[in-house]
Amino acid sequence: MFERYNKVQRAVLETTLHLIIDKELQATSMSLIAKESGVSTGNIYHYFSSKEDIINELYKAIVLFNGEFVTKNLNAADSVQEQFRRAWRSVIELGKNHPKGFRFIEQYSFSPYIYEQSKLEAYKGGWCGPMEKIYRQAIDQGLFVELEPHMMVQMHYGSIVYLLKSHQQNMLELTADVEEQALRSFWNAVSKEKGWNE
Amino acid sequence: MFERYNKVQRAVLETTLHLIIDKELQATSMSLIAKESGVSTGNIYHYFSSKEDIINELYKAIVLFNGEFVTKNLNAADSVQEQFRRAWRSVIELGKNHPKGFRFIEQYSFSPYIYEQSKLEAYKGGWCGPMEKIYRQAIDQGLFVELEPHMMVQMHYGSIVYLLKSHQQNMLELTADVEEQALRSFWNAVSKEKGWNE
DNA sequence: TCGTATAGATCGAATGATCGTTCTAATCAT
DNA sequence: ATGATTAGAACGATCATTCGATCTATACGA
Repeated sequence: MFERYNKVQRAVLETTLHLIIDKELQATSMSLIAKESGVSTGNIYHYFSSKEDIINELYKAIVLFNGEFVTKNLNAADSVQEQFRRAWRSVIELGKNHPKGFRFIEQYSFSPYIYEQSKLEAYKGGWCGPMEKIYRQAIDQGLFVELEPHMMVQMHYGSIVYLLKSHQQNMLELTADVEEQALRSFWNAVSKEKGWNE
Repeated sequence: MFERYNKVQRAVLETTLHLIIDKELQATSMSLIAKESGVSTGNIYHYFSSKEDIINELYKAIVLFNGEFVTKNLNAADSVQEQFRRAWRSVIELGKNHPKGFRFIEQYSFSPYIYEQSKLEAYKGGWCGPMEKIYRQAIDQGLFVELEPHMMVQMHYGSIVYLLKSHQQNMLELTADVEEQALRSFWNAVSKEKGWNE
């Protein structure tokens, strides 16, 4: 997830991610990051200019990772429905297999702690743009009702976020079956003619 | 929102809510709460045992308020679809008219800062239970597909949360029209026969 | 009615811990 | 030997919390 960083930076970023998700930001002190990562505080400041900088670097790295994770499975030659399925399945897989990064983004994408510039960079590398394009295609092909792609993506992403939250809290088992039913319901929610055409 | 508290407690809770939403928890110090609320730190500790206690009291008060806000418009005599509409419209109205309380709950309902006991009390006074009952009825009447009511409620609530987030960030204007389209899509997502029967 | 006793409410300075950050000295690679 | 890298002690600021003093208001005895 942090391939483009050196060993020290990677240790700091990984440790920070774990601590923030497990203990919240306020309980994640620099001294704790130093102790857990095995990098002294002085050295942390050699590689990062501040605590804010660490968080923002973390944010950008995870968004990039997530964006690649979701888009790498997409193939423009596939049908819209196939792309729709692949894309959302990747998002769900991301939430299941990389829960800390997923929760971090979910938690900080609206936070003032993240610089606007980080969010801007994030949008370019993230998966929202490609996802909206799929919805745009579906509308153009008469498959979806004419709503704002951005709105539909946000709605469906919100559904997934809350399904994953329930899953992580053991309120709901997110089996392949449940996943399939969820995706089907997303499609039906905005399809012009009801039915998952398969 | 804090009618059942005395003047001092109310000032502290209101101030804390505003500060936490505007500046995040870590930037919300006791001294700042004291200054902004006009209550001295010593006196705050006369009414609250700790900072955690304030947050937890805030959590319980807001969940209670939200629960009453949503359920007060429900009428068991109405059709399931009418109840479905009224309930979700109330949730959206809540998010629009009481955004700070709404965001606070959204932010802290999965946080370790909130005691499990607070969450338990919250569930009893919240609107999730009644909402799930509406879905259960819809299933029993053959209107909805047979999915877990909890799952469906979480999905639709997640959609609303993200619509409201977009709305609050001016990425999307949440007009009455858009609201109606969203509710319609929720219904269609899980309805057995497609169509908003009206 | 008046003076005093009592209990709670309120205050803000003081406390010790911890915060993010800096600095200096030691270590390493070349 | 020199410049980059690392370590951890030290710094001032700020944190949540405590504490003794003061204020307020009601109750009581005469």
